[in-house]
Amino acid sequence: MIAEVIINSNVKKLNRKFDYNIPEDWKDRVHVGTRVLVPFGNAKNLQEGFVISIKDSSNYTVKEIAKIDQGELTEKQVNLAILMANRYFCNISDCIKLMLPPGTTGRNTGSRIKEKTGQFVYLQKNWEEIESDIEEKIIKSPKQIRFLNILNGNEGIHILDIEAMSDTSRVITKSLEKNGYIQVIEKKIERNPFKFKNIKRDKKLTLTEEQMNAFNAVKKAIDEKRFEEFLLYGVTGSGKTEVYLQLIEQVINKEKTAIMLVPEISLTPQMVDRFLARFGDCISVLHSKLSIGERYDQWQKIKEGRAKIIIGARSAIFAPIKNIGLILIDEEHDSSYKSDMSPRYHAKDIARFLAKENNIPLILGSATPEITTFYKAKNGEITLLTLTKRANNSHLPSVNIVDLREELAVGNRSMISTALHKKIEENLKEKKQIILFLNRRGYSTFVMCRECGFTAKCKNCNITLTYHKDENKLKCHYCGFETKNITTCPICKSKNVRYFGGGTQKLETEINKLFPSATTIRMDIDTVTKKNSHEIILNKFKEEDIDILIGTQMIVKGHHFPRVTLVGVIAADSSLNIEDYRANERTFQILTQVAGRAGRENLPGEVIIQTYNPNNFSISYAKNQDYNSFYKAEISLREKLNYPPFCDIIVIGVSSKIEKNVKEVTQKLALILKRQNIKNCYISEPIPSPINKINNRYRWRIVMKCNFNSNIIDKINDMLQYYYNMKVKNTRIVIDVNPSNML
DNA sequence: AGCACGCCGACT
DNA sequence: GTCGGCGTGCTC
Repeated sequence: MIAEVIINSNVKKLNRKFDYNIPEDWKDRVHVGTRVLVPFGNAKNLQEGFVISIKDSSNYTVKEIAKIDQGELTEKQVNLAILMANRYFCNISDCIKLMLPPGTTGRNTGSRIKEKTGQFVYLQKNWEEIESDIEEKIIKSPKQIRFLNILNGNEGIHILDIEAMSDTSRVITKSLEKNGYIQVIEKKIERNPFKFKNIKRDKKLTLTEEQMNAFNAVKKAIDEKRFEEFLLYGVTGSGKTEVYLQLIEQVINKEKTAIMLVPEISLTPQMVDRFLARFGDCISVLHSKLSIGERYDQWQKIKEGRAKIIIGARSAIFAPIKNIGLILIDEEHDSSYKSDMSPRYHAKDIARFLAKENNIPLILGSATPEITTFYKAKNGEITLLTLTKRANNSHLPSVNIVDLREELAVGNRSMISTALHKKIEENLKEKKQIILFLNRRGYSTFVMCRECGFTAKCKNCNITLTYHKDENKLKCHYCGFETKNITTCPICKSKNVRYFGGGTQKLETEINKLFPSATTIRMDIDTVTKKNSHEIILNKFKEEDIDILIGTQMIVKGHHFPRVTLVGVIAADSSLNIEDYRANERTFQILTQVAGRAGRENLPGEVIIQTYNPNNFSISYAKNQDYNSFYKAEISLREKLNYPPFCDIIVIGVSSKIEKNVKEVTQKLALILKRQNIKNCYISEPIPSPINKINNRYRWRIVMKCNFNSNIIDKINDMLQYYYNMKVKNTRIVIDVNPSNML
């Protein structure tokens, strides 16, 4: 018998089957999904692979499977991986990796649980020695010299980064290592553990009529063992979670398993606690902050059927769930369900596929559904379940919009309007808590010379540098480049250097100046890098005597702050001016969610939204949390401009360190696509991306608007084949269908 | 990716 | 001649 094996590699050329003989006595142990080790090419070590089909004979002279390894997949998983590879334009092995606990697949498959490692490069000799070797022509190759020059000053750089920066390949690295100039060290990348607490059990609540109707609709589909997709559209505080909990109970009673996806950021202990309180420890939690060992344990718990409920972020949809009975996606509009790395899958698509395959219902829940989802609900493709009433009868906060143009007109140049200033004062007096939301970190988003107009830009990206006052540095938020702050213009030597576009650091400084007696805490990427600091900050705000929480969007999701009565949105426009068809949708969603943080219990809440565009409908409808009106306005705009849900958007992005190459390659690819005369498909001219250089790579793109179907997939695959045959060095291609970020 | 093969310029 | 650099092509 012959096994068709996919070698575990992300090399495009290896994305195909290789035939291997199955040893006679392993016939019963090798089947579709078996993980095997095989001899491959001239490689010294055995290579890891997966059996994807079995046949009687081969046209090749075959080698034999050397070992059977633990960690097999089911036939269904293999089929899904093959499907995904085609749809998302990646290797089958890239998709298979999602279905195994991370760290158990890869190079040296000797040890069972693997730690995540990376290869980092260091100089082996001191620099003077290397310099003299270059002078004495002991090192001659210009590529090697370039490599060493970059490494000097960048020691500890990742092997792929330095190869990209010096425009060299692995051969150069290897020969420098062999000649003793550099050292490549394998280092661990460690992860933080996640702690469970002892939790008191709670009882289920009585459902309201609306909740009951929703519950019954889904229960019917569960009982009848059929696929049906539901949108549970419920305003903040309408008790969606209680509906989830009771439906999950139904599924568990039938000896089946439920999986609930949540956005990574809201996967906090508080949220998990609620499930622990209802169901005890038959819950498995999967998220990126688990250590490899912990994640492996969770995976094992699921595989052995000990977990009845799986709660996890995007990738949890690939957990080895036995006997699945229900899939829930909470906050279904959240962009974290779309992967921004290859395979660029959307967890919702995978969930739908699994639900259909297993004849079970899929529930999408949100207070601000994705426009595309709501459109399907209106069309009857999805069953709409609505919760209109707030379960605990708490009131919606009162929202006021402040026109910042008027503030400017009366000479108020600070980040805080007169109205917001007054409200902060009042709330401080009454010892109530305040949240100030600003979706921009750092101190100032750009630094400019008033004399000559010079602006500080990243040397690697076409992006202005953000001033970080904490460290007195200018930072690039795209590639991580840092440089010392400037007070003198490097061009005209003027001292008239000014800072524009205030971020959270500046906001904190201003607040401390305006309200010196108030205590503040700031939460953004810069303050939550250490492990668990996210939780620490939020607990501090909840439990300690802190008056004002200042933060970016990470403060928005999944937290209850009972004592917060005032929420201030400093700049509602920041998400509006982005070159993305979802700018309105994102703005409405974030404003509605931020507003939902105010006055959740007995205290009435107030929200102040500051904006330069008070008439923009995504801001004005957010004032009354009027999703229906927002939807109507937005869907007609989408139809007029032909955007999703009326079509799919496919972005073909090409990048290279050499500007000429990107341009030429992108233009050629556009020509290839246009020559295919695809019906009902708009293909844009090849143009530079909105951010046309990141990390020294120039970026061009082609945007296609069409219905993403198997015909288009074939046409794009043809184009990719052409691209691979072009063999333009150092050029990369990314194909993203309905990307969550259009930059 | 990793490895072998083979071309090519530089140098004993 | 021969040695190292480095581009190319193959892996069941």
